[in-house]
Amino acid sequence: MSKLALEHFLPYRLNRLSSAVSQQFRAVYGPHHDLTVPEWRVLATLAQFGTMTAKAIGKHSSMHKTKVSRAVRALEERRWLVRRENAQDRREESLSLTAPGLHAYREIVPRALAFEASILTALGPHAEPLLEALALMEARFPVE
Amino acid sequence: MSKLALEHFLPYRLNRLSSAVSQQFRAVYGPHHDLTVPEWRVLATLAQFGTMTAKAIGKHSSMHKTKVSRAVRALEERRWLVRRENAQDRREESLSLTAPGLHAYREIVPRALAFEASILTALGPHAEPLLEALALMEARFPVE
DNA sequence: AATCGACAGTTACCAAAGCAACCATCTTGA
DNA sequence: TCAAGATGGTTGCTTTGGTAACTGTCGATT
Repeated sequence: MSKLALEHFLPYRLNRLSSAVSQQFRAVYGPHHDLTVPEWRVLATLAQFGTMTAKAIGKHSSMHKTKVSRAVRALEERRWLVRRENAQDRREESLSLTAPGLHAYREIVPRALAFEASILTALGPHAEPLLEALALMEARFPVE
Repeated sequence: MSKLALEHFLPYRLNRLSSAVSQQFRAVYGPHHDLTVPEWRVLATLAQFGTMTAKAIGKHSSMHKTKVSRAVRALEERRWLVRRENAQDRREESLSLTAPGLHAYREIVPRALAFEASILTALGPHAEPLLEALALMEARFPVE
């Protein structure tokens, strides 16, 4: 009879690790402790690309449109983001960060990068192979 | 100004990969397509160790006691698991799989192992380094 | 043996996420 | 030009997960 040890089972380990890392990462938000992961993703995507639509944000950050919609609203209520109707196509709206939104982003980014760097340096020589393996697995499991 | 590209950001990538893998893994349950991840973990843990308590299951599978409680009830309603009151300590109950539970487990395991193997062989020479890096990160992010 | 704190497990309540239905607008083609 | 389908985005419903409060039992101290 074939044997399966849960603690060595890859899907389980990935899942566990991913939640532990996300959990720890919340501390990185610092003063903005009540930010959610979807909100962080929208913030990061808009900071990265400037003005864009909700659809594009969802595509880039692998989030379902309802998740994006709710995160956008939350950031809007925080005044970190504004919507502007697109005159060419009034179904979509152009989203962009406000000054306070960009400010918060600039506060978070160095801490986020430091967090990531602390993991990678702890991995030492294993870091590079890990990243390569990640890339391979990402290719194998594309966003559905 | 420091730059952060979400698609290269480690916590994001781990999160994304973990859900994609879990997503695909659901196909492995085969005929038991409506099994949830917590239920699968309870099943696998009980098959691995035989009779044990809910507390012990939670510890081994990194699940909160409420999650375990609900998964146990679901498996019980499926008749895959029975509870037996522990006479020595009536606070806890001894849980164990029934014959149908074990049968389902034996159906799933080979498929689960094949799924894992398909990932690892696709990684080729990157598999071993990945597993090492995973172990390092698990040590760095222990179960809280 | 009575009480108090610890502990196993359940339940109630609330936040988060997915699905599907929906609204408004655009595009296509007869 | 207008009907039909596609598209961007929102909302409602349901499922899932976590927190905290609760129940029942145990162990220890008195």
